[in-house]
Amino acid sequence: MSAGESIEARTQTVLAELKRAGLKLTPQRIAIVRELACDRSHPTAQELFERLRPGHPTMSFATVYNTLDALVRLELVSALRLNGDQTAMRFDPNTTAHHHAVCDACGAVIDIPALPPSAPLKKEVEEIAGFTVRAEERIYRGLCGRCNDSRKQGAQSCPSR
Amino acid sequence: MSAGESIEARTQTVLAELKRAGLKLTPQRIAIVRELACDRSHPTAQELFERLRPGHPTMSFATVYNTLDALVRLELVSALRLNGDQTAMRFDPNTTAHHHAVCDACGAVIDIPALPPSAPLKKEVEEIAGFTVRAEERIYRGLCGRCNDSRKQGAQSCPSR
DNA sequence: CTTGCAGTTTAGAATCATTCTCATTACCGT
DNA sequence: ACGGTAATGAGAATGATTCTAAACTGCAAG
Repeated sequence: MSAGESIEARTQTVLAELKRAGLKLTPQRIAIVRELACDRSHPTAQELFERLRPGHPTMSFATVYNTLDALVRLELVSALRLNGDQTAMRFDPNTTAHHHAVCDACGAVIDIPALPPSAPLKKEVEEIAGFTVRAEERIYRGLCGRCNDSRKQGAQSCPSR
Repeated sequence: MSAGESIEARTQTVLAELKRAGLKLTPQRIAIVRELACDRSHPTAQELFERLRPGHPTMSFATVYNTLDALVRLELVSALRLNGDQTAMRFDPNTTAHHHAVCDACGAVIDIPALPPSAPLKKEVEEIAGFTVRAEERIYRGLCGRCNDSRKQGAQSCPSR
């Protein structure tokens, strides 16, 4: 998704892609796509389900998972699973090449645009056992700006999450 | 674990650390430590349990998980969870700084020694929202040497995994 | 060498995330 | 509007992991 795109514009773009792929535009899918369209919080399926329930009391988990699977397969959404105790898959409407920074304190997940691939690094990996690198995933661990500030100022808890 | 250390030597080192941390050296723990000591295959708890069962018919999953948790907490073993459909935690006796390369074809997980931290990269991340980087995890995706070769030669399946 | 007890183990139940099943429903091309 | 086909919903099934409660056992102190 491009930076300044509105939720509605992005929703329509994604729905058009779904249709182009031969998938039916059901009310459930439309709601899921709209909910995730410009969400930068990397929600889990559970979280999306709970947000959608008020407006769609009969929606089932299966539908949420099915739709997210389709979106991931069509590369309209990306999926990531963090290490540690966060075992649930998270979904991200940002489909541009990027990595993730995870805050040790508040758990916030922040997108980090991928830098142009570093040729020396890639080469070094390839020299090990002849491995051919196709893609690279990175997770940076540390403290987000807010938690950094809170820590300096005293014992405030981090507001996000 | 240093490269040339024998299984028995590494086992004794780890057991000494466990004892030093106030944990009792039970036969189960000793078996688990020895099984994992020089294993470079990144096994899951399930896999370790199945390998240990013949020699310890009454060992339970809880014991395997408890022991692995203790080893991870003491930083004598590291844990990693891959993206994709491999949802189970994997355990790695290599406690030196390293990343992982995962073969798209056969699923093999290979350790890649971490390069000295790249200052420019770190800085670039830190400039985004004031994030302070403490650590970085990387997963390289691609084809391992064996699968690369198999692919060139014809339709052989990859022997490992 | 015994003893005691805190730390461990065990088997199975519980939990969490995810996938599956299959009967019912509804999109959408004609 | 109709019908075929795909999607949905409710709940069961699965897989990984954690919890529970009762029985057991390293090991330090006597």
